[in-house]
Amino acid sequence: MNQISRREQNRLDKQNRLLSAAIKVFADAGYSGASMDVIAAEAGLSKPTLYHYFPSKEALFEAMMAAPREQMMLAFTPAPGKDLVDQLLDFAWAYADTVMRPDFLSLARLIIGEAHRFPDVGRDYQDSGPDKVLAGLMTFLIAQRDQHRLTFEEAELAAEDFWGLILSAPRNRALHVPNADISQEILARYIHNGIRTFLRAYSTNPEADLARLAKAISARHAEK
Amino acid sequence: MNQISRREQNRLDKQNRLLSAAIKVFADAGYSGASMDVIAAEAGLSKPTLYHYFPSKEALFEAMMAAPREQMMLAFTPAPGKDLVDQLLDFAWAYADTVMRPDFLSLARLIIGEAHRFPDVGRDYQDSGPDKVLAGLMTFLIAQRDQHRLTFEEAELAAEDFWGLILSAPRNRALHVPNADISQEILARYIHNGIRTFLRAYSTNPEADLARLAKAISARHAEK
DNA sequence: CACTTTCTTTACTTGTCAGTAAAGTTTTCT
DNA sequence: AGAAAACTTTACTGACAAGTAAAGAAAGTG
Repeated sequence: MNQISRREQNRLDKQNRLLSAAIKVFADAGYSGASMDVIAAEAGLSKPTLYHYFPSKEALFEAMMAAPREQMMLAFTPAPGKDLVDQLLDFAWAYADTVMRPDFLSLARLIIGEAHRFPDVGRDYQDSGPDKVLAGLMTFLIAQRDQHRLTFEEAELAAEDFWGLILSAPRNRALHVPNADISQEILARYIHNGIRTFLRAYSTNPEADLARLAKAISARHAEK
Repeated sequence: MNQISRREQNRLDKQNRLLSAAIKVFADAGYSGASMDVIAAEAGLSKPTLYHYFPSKEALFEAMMAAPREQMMLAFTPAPGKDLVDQLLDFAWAYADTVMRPDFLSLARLIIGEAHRFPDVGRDYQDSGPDKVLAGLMTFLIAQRDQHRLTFEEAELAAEDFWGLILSAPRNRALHVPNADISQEILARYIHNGIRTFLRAYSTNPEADLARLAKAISARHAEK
């Protein structure tokens, strides 16, 4: 007597299992290398059942790519009342912890590798991933500019600079070399350096902010 | 009566044709999606001939990836006697023109997409591509620091910053969205902004260098 | 020019994979 | 409970792909 009938319940459950299996197998073997039999088996179902839920391999692939998009890159909401420097640190670590996760990197490799054959998937990812983060970052930076804490002409470029400074180096490396797990220490080195460079170029009061950053870094270091 | 016999000549010619065909087909279809028949046909040969030159699909793939590595990322040699700002511009454009070329991007997508299954290929690319460029950039930046034109503590981080500032944004976008050809204007916007930010953070005389940059930019603009 | 060696092809073998037909099972509704 | 609907499975088809055997063509050599 549920709102959701037992049928519907099973349906959703199996669909989720299929999508999870798909993400795993596709990420592991690539689109062409993945087999529908293997995906079905991974989900504990048979191939015709899979075809009952998704009409083709392509459809499954696209459905699988649509699913995680929603949740994977939530807009960052800066904690109010905190200092600029602390917020930049929070922001950097929030995205570093998402973007550098092995499963996230696998998915990124898959999207990039298949971008030729699935241009929609690549574009949708760009729209709902990087571009969404960028938009959030921009509004944050503009707010800081309004408070005369930062100075720049084009918010978009400032946001791109921030992203490029903190994460492009370790992420590109991780995309090329899958096994090299980037430790938190190495990541911290890039992030701290990136924020330092960003503040030097964009802060209205670099000396104070750099001192603030140094203090925040040693505080974080101590609490570990 | 050549040094190179006609046999050897044919051999090399066919090998090159096979490697070119392989690069084309693999980049287009991915490793699993590419077929040895298609590669052979693309080279104007038959499949057993292909197998005469390369023992397996894997071997062909790895040989194909080894070939372009050598030439694709030549170390940048800064023109002597030029100003720091001009050299940074030269450097940025030299790599932008390489890295953003459609065929180069296709290759990068392939490498990233197959990094899971071919970790050696990914690592070798990182070593002989990005890391080699980074090393060249580092020696250049250190030379500039010795002349008191730049200031930084760790050359590696400064070099990563430069790279991240000028090319990470357009390149990541291009990796995700293959068809969106990034125009020279858009590229110039990123590069000029990246160098501006870099100079603000690293120059010993930012005002002068930024003025120099503005002049160099309008000069380039005029000659077009 | 004949003969040997190397290279190249046509014609297979074996295995795998996307997708489906038809039969069997579970759930829902009366 | 029993009929009807929705779901799932076993068992298959046709196509294509990696790799090979054996015959055929092209070079180099005496």
